[in-house]
Amino acid sequence: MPHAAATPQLLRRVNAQSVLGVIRNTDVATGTELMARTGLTRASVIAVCEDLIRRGWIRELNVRDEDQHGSPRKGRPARRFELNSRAGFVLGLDLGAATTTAAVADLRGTVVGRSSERFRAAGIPAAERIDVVDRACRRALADAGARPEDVLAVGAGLAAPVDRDGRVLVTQQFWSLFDVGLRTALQELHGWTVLLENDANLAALGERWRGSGAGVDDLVVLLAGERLGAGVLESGRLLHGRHGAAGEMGYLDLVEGVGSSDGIASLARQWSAAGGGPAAGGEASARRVFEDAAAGEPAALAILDRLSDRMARVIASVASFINPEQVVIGGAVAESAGVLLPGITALLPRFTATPPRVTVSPLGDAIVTVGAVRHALNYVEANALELELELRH
Amino acid sequence: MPHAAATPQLLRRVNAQSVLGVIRNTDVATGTELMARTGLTRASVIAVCEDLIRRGWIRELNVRDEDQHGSPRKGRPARRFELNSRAGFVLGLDLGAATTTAAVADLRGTVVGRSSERFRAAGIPAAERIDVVDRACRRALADAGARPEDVLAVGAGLAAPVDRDGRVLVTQQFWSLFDVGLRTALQELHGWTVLLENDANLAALGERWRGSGAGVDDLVVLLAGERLGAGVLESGRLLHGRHGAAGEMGYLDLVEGVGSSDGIASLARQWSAAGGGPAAGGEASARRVFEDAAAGEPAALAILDRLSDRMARVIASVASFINPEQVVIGGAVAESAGVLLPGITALLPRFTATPPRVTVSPLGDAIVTVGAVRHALNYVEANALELELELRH
DNA sequence: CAAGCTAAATATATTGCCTGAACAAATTAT
DNA sequence: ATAATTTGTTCAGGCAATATATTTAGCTTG
Repeated sequence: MPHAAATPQLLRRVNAQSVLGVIRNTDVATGTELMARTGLTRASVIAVCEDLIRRGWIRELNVRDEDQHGSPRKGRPARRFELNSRAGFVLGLDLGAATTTAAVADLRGTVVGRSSERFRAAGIPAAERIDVVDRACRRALADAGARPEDVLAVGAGLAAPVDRDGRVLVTQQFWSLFDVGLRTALQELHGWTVLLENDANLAALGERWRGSGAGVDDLVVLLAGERLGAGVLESGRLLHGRHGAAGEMGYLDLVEGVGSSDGIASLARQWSAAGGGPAAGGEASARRVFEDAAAGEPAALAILDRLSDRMARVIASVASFINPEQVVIGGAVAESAGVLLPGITALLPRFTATPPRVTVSPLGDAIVTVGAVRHALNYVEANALELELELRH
Repeated sequence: MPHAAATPQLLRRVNAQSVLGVIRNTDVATGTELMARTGLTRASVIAVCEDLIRRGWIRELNVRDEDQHGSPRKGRPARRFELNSRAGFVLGLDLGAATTTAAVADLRGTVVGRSSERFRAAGIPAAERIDVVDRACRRALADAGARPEDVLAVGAGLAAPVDRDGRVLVTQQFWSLFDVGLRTALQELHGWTVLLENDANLAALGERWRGSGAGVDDLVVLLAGERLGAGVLESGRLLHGRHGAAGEMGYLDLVEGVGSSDGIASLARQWSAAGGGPAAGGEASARRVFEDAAAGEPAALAILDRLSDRMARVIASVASFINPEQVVIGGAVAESAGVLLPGITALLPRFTATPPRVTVSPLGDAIVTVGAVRHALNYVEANALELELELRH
């Protein structure tokens, strides 16, 4: 529990991390800038940079490329360092029940390749399932022009509790297959380190990184499509709970005016079907409900009102206990859910003393893969100096 | 955001923290033990110890005191170091609406002095209120035989949201007075650093330290007397939320079978009064209800059943979303609440898929002061090398 | 009781890393 | 061209930790 002891050699590692962190957050950094941002001396900064160049993490720009730099500063031109963003890649996976989506991103997090693969059927054997995931990864890598050896880490999201150590409870018969099975398979096939996480948790990471929750440290993301699930960031850290089930919303069964953890799309379908449906008697798609409401259809509008009331109660219950600064509605349904925001926002103060800002995610159904990329990058950044890069040049 | 850079001199500080941490958790530590626990060389360990002795944090035992040591080991006798637990003290305050309780503890956390002071009336002016708190502190110190100068930090709990920085929202008219007013007063009078926290949060710290949640990293403590409030430890860290309102239970208004955040004592009173009361028609005290139930009184037993059902729902709602390993019922009512445990435990699986262990706190109404002491000690331990000790020898 | 054994403390040399200052280099301004 | 300016490079110095050898303190034993 007490602080770990440290040796002089450890300083270099800490300082290298520090410099690398600054360079990562900067487009191009000069030695002088690095001195200012890290507090180190020039000599130390340069020594660290040389080291990072040797290891392949950063790159020195040609002195002569400063033409477009705009500011013709005087004095000796600075050496300029930038992240070698192609030194490696990460994979972000969204392991759905029916589909796997893989995204390849470089070290800056720019997505450079994608691929989606559907499972043939629901009950296919584990080996086939793993094979489909592997194919999605390979195709995404091919799309990015990257080799499997270039993958430094794989983040993967699934719709089940995942504990802090990235393990899926064995009681989750279906999903635990993805844990041991998939992890070891990808490890053995490609040598990849696979980091599992709950999909809503990854959505929260993604939303804070590239979504409407940019920079918000106390953020809740509700994956709200079929089944409600929450990813909770408190003080910038993901909540897991003892067995990774933090953010599960089974308690909604007990909440008045809610009664289940059904999501927006699911409810829209149920309710439009129950009401006889606007056009046919069949089960209208969730999207159709929102379209009809936009067209002024009264039955659809009534459903939106019910959805707003329900979501307000859901958000209020979370906001009351967690007190986030912001709650984001995410998932494929997020875009449609925008119309619910005024209603939700208006109702919130009725249900909680601490109403948060409520937004919808701009990330669409990429929210989990974006978060998975972030999760993998977090790992890579934390372990940069332990990871060996496969340099191709 | 990136790691801060470090210089060689900083190593000494880190290693001193490390050694001090080990000594704190050990009764008496020898150089060899410290080497094993910290990974440092003997020379380094000894150098750090000399430094810590000079600063007053630790003390070397006389070589000749090893008589009772039991194991007459061979070889050169080891130098033995122990925490100088009387090098300073901390104060733990429970700032109630009607009463202030102060506890004085040494650096090991052993409580060596206590005092309680009641406020003359509810609406007394701020200055008088602060004066009463100050008197409680002085008397507790006198009780401990400690001087105000020896106080290294003051932890203080109050029944309002307190954010991560120990600030009370100004919208809390009553309690915000304790923030600026009390903090600056104690700072100016005695030079004390006052660390405010929510009382339920401190209860959680206290319970994990000295209660039934010893060592549990995912722990929820419910202060359950008059009004329910939760302190949540997730992965060993307290949850605060954006404005410190994490753990507030206003959402219970919306939970079926609960409907309010009234606590056990409050409900026992309400329900026994409504039922005509077992003996008189008046408002029976909460304690009386539990006594009557123990005597087999049917009306009282019915009330306990209702309480069990209600608490099961409350605990289930928290357990569902936070997934703690354990939930502790704390506060003055905890002892009585023991009889509710079987009922609660039996009902839990009906309301949540992830039922936690449920216990009652053994700390009684000292739970907040114990937590406040722990909170203050956390600060002292984190800042040990920055704090100057007032050495009296 | 002296010699021997053992575990721990101390002393000394060495290494790693950062700093600071002096010096060199590469530009722009005069 | 020369000065001014900014940055890069080199090297001695300091600090902290390690490694190794030596000394010390108590116990054991012949």
